[in-house]
Amino acid sequence: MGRAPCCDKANVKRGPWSPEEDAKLKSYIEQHGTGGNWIALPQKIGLKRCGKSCRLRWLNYLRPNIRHGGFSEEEDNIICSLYISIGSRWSIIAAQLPGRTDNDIKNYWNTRLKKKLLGRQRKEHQLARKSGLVKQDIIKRSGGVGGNSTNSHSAVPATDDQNPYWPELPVLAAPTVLPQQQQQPCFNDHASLRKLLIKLGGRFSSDINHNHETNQVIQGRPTNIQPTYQVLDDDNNSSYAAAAATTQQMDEHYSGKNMQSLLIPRCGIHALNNSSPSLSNNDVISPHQFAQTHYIVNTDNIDGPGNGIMNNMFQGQGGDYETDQLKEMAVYNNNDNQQRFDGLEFFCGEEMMVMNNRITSSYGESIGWGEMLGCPPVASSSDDYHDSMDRLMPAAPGQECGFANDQLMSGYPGEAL
DNA sequence: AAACGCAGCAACCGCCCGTAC
DNA sequence: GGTACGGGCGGTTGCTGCGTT
Repeated sequence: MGRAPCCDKANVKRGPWSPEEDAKLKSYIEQHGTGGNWIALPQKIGLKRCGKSCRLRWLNYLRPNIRHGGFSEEEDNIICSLYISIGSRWSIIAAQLPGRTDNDIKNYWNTRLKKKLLGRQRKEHQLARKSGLVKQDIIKRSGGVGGNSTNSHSAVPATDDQNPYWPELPVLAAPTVLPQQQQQPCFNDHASLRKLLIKLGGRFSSDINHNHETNQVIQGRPTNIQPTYQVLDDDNNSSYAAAAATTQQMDEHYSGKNMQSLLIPRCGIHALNNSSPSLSNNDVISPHQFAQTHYIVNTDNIDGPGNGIMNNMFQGQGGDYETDQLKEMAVYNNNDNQQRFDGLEFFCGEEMMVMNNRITSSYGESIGWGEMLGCPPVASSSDDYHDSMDRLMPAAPGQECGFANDQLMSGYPGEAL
């Protein structure tokens, strides 16, 4: 049984809105609100429009403080970062950009930003190709780390003849990939674009491929890639650079401390401005604040200071993205533990499948960014959320949950405490 | 000047989810 | 518990304007 249509399509006007219609709708909503029923609204005000159309018009154009066009570089960065983190969740991305609508961002992404990034990737490839040739030569001369012929996961750069734009796409081993990943690389879908974004900066460079060829994978995490966190403890001014720290080390470091801070996995959130936030323990970070927060940066990892994974993010793309703007986040919660994640809950979001072989577990499972960087998967419920965090921060002996102690993790959005 | 192609964007479509009954 | 409904959202379409041939 199909659904009844929301309106009589034969009797509603479609297409562009006239100024008169706009005026009618705007003045009514400003005076009376929507009344909680968009479907009934057009009849009330004598508009021959579908309720959904009215809603869209209001949300995207008529409501106050809407901005159109003129996206700044910072906004670009935020959009890219969030796209990496959560994919095409435009409404959530829009929530981080005051005055922007999801539709606007979506259009902007599809028409401009995507192309901008593709061009950037092309540039990067040209550079990488040059340096790659040099490295290959060096490896050959030194005896190398063994050929890739035995490693079916290896990223084998194609030649420009085969794929002038995307020659670095890794060749995936059939048994380890999901069906959609077995398809030929195609960059007209979000998943592929996210992979591209990851590749643009978050990719594990050929350096890593060569230098860590023998890396072990322990408990589903590649050991060469440690989650790193910047954590503010209850002193509120001492940060712990957790470069290359294991989650266990983190637990040990903070065991017994009255943690006021909330760990947010580094999932590509970008600092918006350079002014330090003057957040106190009483502060609750809102989406708006979030978007304007200067996040503490720690781009170190096991490869050495400044050589972290995230350091690669957006790096080398003509210098448009400054590594010192890359983010490590410590978001304070307030004293009564009423953490608010308005619009932030997605950071426990969707796992990001990474094509690179470095991120394949010993079980043949692909490991997402979430796991690599300590970002738990989608939390569609409180239980999922805690499960996710448990995975991120495994429980220490005697602990019910390694991450979610009372101070830290009591705040699944909307969860009663 | 006309035809064509492309980019940008507003609006629509259809699915999913939450909720009221 | 099942169903209907409205809201929200992501994906897609189609119109318009501009640049190129």
